Amino acid sequence: MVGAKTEVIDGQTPITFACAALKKAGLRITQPRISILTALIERKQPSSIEQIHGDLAKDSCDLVTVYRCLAAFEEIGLVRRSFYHNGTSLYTINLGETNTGYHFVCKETNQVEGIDAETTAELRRCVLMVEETLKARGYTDVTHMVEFFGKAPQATRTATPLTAPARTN
Amino acid sequence: MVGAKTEVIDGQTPITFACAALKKAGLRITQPRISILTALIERKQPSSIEQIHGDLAKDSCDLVTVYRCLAAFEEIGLVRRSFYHNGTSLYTINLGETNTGYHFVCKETNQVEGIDAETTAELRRCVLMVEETLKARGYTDVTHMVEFFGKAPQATRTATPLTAPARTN
DNA sequence: CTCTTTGCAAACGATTTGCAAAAAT
DNA sequence: ATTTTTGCAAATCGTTTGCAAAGAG
Repeated sequence: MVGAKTEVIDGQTPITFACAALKKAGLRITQPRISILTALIERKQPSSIEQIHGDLAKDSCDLVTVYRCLAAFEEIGLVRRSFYHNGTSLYTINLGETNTGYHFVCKETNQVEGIDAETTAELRRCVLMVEETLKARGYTDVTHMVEFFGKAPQATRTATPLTAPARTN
Repeated sequence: MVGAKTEVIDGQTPITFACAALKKAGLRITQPRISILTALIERKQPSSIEQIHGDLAKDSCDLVTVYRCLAAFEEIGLVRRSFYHNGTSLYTINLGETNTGYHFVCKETNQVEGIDAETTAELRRCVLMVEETLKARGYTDVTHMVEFFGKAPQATRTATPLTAPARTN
């Protein structure tokens, strides 16, 4: 589940796909945006603003720009923002794949890892069942969020740990 | 799942139980703390700092004190803090019951409601299975968090809606 | 050439901290 | 009497906004 640089969607590379999404939404393709999207694509894991900014070549773009771009990307659905149990909000690029699946968040490194579909297949089924039950009771627009957290084995920790918990306390 | 004022734990009322926890932890029992705990107990649902402070008799205690007390309570395990998908962090009192169960968060009112155990029984089972799988792979201290969100039917919305999303964007 | 995006500085809101006064033991 | 807790004011942190300059189409 890491470093998926060469995948293509409809015969396009991820960055081409993303740029097309910008264009389609009437947003301009700028150097900072390309860098941000590239960082997001290369990381492939949910990433914090701070982290994305840290990945960018020094002074290649202001932190404020990262905030603004991610907000814009989120608005057009190019990225998804999710809040994790540790209070951080992380962004994931949306390259149009079916679904993002469930994640594991390491308490120590704050890194997020996908959990393979096979392991979570039945879980997904159950969750959908609950959603159906809720809908039947009059709840609408029902979605869900499942998150596992704890300590990841050293082996799965990457070389680039997240800077730190966004939230101190 | 609302207003459980008269439950007792080991023959104690919730507030007595909570005060005992304070004493045991070497924390002093003060008027602000009693008020905060009472607010938490009466609400019974995960509540925001702002909300708890709002429930307190006017000027009965400073907002800063609410922050400090909740941090202290969390540290001794008297309350649990959880982050919800909308970015708010809410506190729930821990009266020693088995488990808190799963919740539904209303996007519009930000209210949190418990989902009955029967509906989520199988889900809980699946989640535990995933946890076991992760442990078998070397992950430790594994826990999880499941959250459903959407719009609650008008009927289940209470008279005291949460103030507002803590997080603007 | 026009409209969008960027950078910088300043504003902001939520949360935290320092410190002396007040309260608990 | 000693130690913790409180309130207030001020500091801090992440995030947002205003505005003029730079860049994209």
